[in-house]
Amino acid sequence: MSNNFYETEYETILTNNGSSKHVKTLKIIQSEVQSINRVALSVDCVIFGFDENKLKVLLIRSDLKKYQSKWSLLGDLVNPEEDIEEAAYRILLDRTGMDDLYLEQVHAFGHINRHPGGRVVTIAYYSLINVQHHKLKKLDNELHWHDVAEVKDLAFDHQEIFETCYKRLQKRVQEHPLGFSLLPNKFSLRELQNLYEAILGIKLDRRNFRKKFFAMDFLVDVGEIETNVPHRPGKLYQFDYDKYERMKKKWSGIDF
Amino acid sequence: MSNNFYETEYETILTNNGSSKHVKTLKIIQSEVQSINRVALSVDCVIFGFDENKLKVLLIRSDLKKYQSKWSLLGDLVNPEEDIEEAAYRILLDRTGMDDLYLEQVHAFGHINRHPGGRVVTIAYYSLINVQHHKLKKLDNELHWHDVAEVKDLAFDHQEIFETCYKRLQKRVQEHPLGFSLLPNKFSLRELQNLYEAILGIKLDRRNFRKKFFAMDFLVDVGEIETNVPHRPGKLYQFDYDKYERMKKKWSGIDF
DNA sequence: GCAAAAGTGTTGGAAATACACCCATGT
DNA sequence: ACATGGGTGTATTTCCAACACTTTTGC
Repeated sequence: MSNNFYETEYETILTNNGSSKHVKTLKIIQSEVQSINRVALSVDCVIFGFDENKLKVLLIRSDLKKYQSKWSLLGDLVNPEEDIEEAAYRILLDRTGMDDLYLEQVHAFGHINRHPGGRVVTIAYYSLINVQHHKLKKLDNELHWHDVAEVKDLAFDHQEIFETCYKRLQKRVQEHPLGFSLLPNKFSLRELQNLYEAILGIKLDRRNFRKKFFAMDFLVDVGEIETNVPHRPGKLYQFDYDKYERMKKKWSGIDF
Repeated sequence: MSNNFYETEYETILTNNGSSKHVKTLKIIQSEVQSINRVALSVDCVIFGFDENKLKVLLIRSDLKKYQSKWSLLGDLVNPEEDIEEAAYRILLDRTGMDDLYLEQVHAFGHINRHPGGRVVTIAYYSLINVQHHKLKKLDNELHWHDVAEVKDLAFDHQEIFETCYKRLQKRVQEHPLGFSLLPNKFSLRELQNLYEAILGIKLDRRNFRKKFFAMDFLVDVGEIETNVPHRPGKLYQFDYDKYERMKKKWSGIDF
């Protein structure tokens, strides 16, 4: 076994002056890398949104006959001259038209037979998009939002990928204020709480929820209230990202 | 743009009875997957150990001339017929002789020029090994333990990979009782505390540390004490994995 | 006026922190 | 005897969970 794909081989070559010497060159790794050991690489994006008090995910029909009755994630092959992350943003842009989002790599999935076309390793990313800010204009392959609670039986191993990303979202949203990118710029506390309840799948105490967010002190009262609600309107807030960046706490503490 | 690598093309073929029909077959994706869009895929392992009250990491010399003066992580190409995780365990076994370890995928790294031999995407894993249980027998490529505090200027992008894995370890060790796999089977509380202090890079209050771990109630007093210490010997404990599995708490709570 | 959700405080318990003294062993 | 780290308890504070009534608006 060699390290970093370099075969420990020496070639004996003759130099101009007639003597011989041993050479190790990069050619060897290049041929190693470029020949047998290669696989197709793709990116799949799990794009979450929030609408009508439900957490949603964007799915699309596969062009693959084998999976034509199933939904699949938004994916594409990574070009040989393209960073993985670049590919993820490209796919997101192609599918949704958005380009200013949080995008996080989650996991690589590489079971041998996960794709019927041959060995394809895929890197999963998730993203959150604001449904209000992005009425879908491209509807190729029946692109549309699905309730996460009803996502099942996806094509390929996409069910597993989706679930891994969903769990990651649930965890991250408790550690970082990601949720705000799913909401309109100005939102009520009720909307915020609905969002957390939808993502985490639990009910929260309204007073404690407010207390917690006000104590964090990242919400700015914009001096406006909801309109067209059939009850007392709530105040609207914005999230103060700058303040968050300055104040965010370091995570510490042993707690199994 | 098509989804899942299927080119929407039809072939018109003649059937036996003379009529023609349109066919979509898997051949198209197979050729797509098997031709241009392929990259080499590797796994790199960041293997942590604990010895002399220091957190250590296993490094090796690269066989690559370009990096012969630098240290690198333990990596190898993934075989086309091999799961990624399988490859990670294979590398771990080849390099360390151990096969019963915690191994966690961390991140895929895929910058275009990260490897001089061409496009190589690598999946990073980390692992924890018990230095007491594994005196290194294979010392190929100068394999040995380095203090994590002194790891710098690794080959390729391995510095970045190492740091990502180290941060992941710091985080995970606060959420899960990983640390125990770095310690001897029987250990004193002082060793346990030293381990946590080494991984997290902080000092902890001894009384509160003890209180916390005893309160968790996963430590079993094995009725033995340390020997050959130049002071009052401490009691030795084992970690009760079964009880942990039964009791482990679900993580919840919003806390930016 | 009534339905519906907004807004608001207190209390009790649990957990985290800070902190100081005596004990057992090897030398 | 002394040096070294083992072992222990308490008081204080902070955080979290539970819980109910009044207010504002649309209809």
